[in-house]
Amino acid sequence: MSPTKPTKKIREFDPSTFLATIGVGRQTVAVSKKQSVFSQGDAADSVFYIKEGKVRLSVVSKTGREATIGILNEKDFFGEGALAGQTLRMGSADAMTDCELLRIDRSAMMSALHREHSFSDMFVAYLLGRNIRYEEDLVDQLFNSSEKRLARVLLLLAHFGKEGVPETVVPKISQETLAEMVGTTRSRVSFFMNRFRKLGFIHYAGGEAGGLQVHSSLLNVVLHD
Amino acid sequence: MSPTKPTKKIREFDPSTFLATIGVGRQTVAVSKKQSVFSQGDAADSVFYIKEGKVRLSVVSKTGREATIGILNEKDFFGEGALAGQTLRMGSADAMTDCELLRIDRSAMMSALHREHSFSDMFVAYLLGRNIRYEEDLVDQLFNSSEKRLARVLLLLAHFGKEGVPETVVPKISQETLAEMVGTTRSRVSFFMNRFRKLGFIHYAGGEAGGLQVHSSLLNVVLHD
DNA sequence: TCCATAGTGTTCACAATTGACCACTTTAAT
DNA sequence: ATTAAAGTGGTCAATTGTGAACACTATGGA
Repeated sequence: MSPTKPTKKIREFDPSTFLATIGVGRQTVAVSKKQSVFSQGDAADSVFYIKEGKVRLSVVSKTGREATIGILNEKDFFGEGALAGQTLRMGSADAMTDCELLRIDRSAMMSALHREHSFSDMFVAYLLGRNIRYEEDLVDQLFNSSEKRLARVLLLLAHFGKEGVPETVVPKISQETLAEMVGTTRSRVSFFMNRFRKLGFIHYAGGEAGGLQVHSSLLNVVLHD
Repeated sequence: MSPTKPTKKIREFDPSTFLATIGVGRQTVAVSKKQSVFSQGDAADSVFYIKEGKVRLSVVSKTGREATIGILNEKDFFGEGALAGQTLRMGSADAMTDCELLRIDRSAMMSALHREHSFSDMFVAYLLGRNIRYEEDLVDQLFNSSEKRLARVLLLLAHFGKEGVPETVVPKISQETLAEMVGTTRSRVSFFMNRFRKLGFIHYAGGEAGGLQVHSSLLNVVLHD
């Protein structure tokens, strides 16, 4: 999978302040739900910053299998590969909700990082945070069975701040997507979801807006053996 | 695994230049082969930079299983979690060869990043590169079977610059370590290694210095189905 | 040199995972 | 409101992976 935890405390201040100082080479883009921001193989010449909304990053393998690498939220950057010499997008980015994005040209980003000390500091902090998340995802993938990994992404998707309080998971995530995030098959997800439900760890909320309630403390049991 | 590719072209210039400008709070440390640099759970108050040698990063799970997260070389940084607010080491670092490291206090690193524009630029580039590698490792883990993952780490360990030329793998890496990197069991590694050998993809070089020759172009076949 | 230790090759029973398929239920669009 | 498309729950055979065991081979020290 590899989920990506909701925004953390690492960045205390709003990067928008600094992004505002980027004059040329930046533009606000509105992308509506389910639309694509960029696709694997596209030319990579800019970085994106999420002002609002959720974006899903995925990769398609040579054999056509798809994997969700992460789900990003407000204040996250993506497509940063472009800054590191990548000329093509190595994955796709799709809007999971209506989004307001900031598209920043590579050169504009580079010079902003140069000019603005604090922006650069912030970006370093951001990248460090991302590194840590990737590392965690990797470790999760190496150590845990698919059942545990599923439990983990469900917990990450639910905000799980408050202990013991049932939280609602993001609007309607399909088992297919969950399977891609966990790195397993949909039938397996279906199987585990039902197990979790029977055990009372999760609860299918009425089909309208929400979707799924996660009983954090209960589901946590799955994680810790 | 997740191996870590030999240093790439991303950083064209030597960070040592900048590191030299860090006065206080930095010290050179010599660590001999198989010695520990830090262990999981230690207090994290510094970053390391590898002037010379190879370092293995690993994590131990709650159930005692060990995984190798990466193998780092000259010019790599590690322990950067300390810069992102981590107070404890989330993994262990061990010297695979005799190493010469630079140990930099968190505060010294922070202020150096502040002061030295170009150092900060370089560090951003470094982190971006690392992100990409993690992402690749994750995708690899998500998509490929253990046989392919093994083939991949062997290719990464061999320098595989020149096409078709048999390359020598790092000095004597044990199947146990390979298993940890690939995220499987040693018996499985043994099995695949023999298969690769029978197929002529790898060759056990005389036991002295080297260890293993990898025929890149041949082994590549495994990767591409 | 001789032995303890680390590393290897192999096997085996058992558990987990895949991929494919089918019937059924929502959801979204016309 | 009706249909097409998307999502779910479930089964099942075949594959892949696990963990533990055992004999055997290097290696590096006393």
